[in-house]
Amino acid sequence: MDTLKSIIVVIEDDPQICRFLRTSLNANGFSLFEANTGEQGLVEIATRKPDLVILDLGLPRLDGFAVIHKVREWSSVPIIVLSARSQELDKITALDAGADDYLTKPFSIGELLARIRVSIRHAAQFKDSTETVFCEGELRVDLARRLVTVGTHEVHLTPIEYRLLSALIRHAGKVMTHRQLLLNVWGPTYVEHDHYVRIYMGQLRQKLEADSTQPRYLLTETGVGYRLACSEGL
Amino acid sequence: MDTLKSIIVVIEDDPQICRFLRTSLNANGFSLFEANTGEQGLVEIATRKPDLVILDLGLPRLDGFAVIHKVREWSSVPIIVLSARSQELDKITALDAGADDYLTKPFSIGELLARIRVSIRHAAQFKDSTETVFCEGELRVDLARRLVTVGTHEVHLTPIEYRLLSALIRHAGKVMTHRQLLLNVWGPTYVEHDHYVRIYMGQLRQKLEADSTQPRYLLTETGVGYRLACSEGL
DNA sequence: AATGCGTGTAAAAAAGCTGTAAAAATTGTC
DNA sequence: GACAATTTTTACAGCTTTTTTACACGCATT
Repeated sequence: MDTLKSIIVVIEDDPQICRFLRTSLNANGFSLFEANTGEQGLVEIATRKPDLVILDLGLPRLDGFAVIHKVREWSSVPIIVLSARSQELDKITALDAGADDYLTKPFSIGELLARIRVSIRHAAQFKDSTETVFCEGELRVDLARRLVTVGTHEVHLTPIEYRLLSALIRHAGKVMTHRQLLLNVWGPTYVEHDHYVRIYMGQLRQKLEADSTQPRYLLTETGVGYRLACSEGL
Repeated sequence: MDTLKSIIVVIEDDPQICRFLRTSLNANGFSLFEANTGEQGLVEIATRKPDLVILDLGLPRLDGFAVIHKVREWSSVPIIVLSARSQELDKITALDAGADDYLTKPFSIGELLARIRVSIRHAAQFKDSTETVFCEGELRVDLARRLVTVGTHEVHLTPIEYRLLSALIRHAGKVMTHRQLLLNVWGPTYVEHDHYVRIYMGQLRQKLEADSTQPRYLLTETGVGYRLACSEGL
């Protein structure tokens, strides 16, 4: 996913600005998904798992501040706010609610692109803060290349399997609750579906463990969640 | 914990803005260190290890862009750029060089503070979680990883066993009454079931103590409750 | 010595959680 | 529009944990 284009969700109701962003950002190698309302925006963020969100503060119905709060309940995706309002209070409120940057219309596309790069740089730093390659026993996961190997054998993972494994690696050694995993992998509307985690954990074990009935990497913490074994830092 | 003040290095040659920042930021609980040139700024950053840097782009001698590049060779401390220049190219150059934000003078102090909070929030996310390991004799509990070891041996605890031990650790050295423990572990509807505490305390002793009939860690305070031994000074 | 109280063990029954398989629905691709 | 891959739904067997139940111990008081 890192070698591919960065994915951006744009939440904006003004069709003119939408068109402007679409052409500018596509020309600069981003994949865009658009939403015209706050609700739709939340759905897009949950399903597309974007690398960045561009949010207009002046939305009908569910307003921009509410969107920021909702997203921050489960995701740390960078959010850049666009607004016609240049009042100090709007800026402060949005930034303190969890937005990462705030641009006042009219803005220049060059500056927007530069600020997008800053935000994505931040997120990347957080991602591979540990390292881009996770190793534990025979298991090796190259997060930059999206490559998983057991011993010398390369293993193919489906998108969800890979996201699940990534989430565990980001918290290697720590227990992740079912809820945390569901939020991270499936999004906030799935927090009830504990079964999914079990099913996919089983599939990961089939693919990664020598003996899936006696796992060495993907450990169950009954009643709590799962943990990826991590010999470092004991 | 955020009990300590955040440290900010300000690199700025205009004495008027210096004074303005000094009063505003001190009033908001930051420790300030000032530098009037780029070289001096680099020294301050290296020695003070600040949580944030505020940098004026229009410096004499070593200019702002050069400072950003130099700092980014070895540090990822957040840098907020101030500038009288509002040209798009300056912004883009500074941001792409590694700055985290860019404000054009004149700026409002409220917005600056909000953007400082954003940057420090980012940096905090990057830092690893706090020291959360309880140690006493052979017993070791890593609260962040939910990992319990006795000597070299890892011990598996059920959810309730772990919650009980956590509650005792949070009050290490002090007596906790049956009532307190029941409230903490089982919730307010279970306050009558004194028995549960005894049963689970017994199970914890079986798992953690060398001789469960003569406990070293999980001590009974007859008629009152239980206490976790704690040799460290309070 | 017997009683009552607080305490510690053990082992059942009940409740809840986990792992697997496989069918049905969905998605993406040509 | 058909095909392959993947995700979601469904069902069930097996296991772990919690709760319930029963009983033994020590110790101070009667």
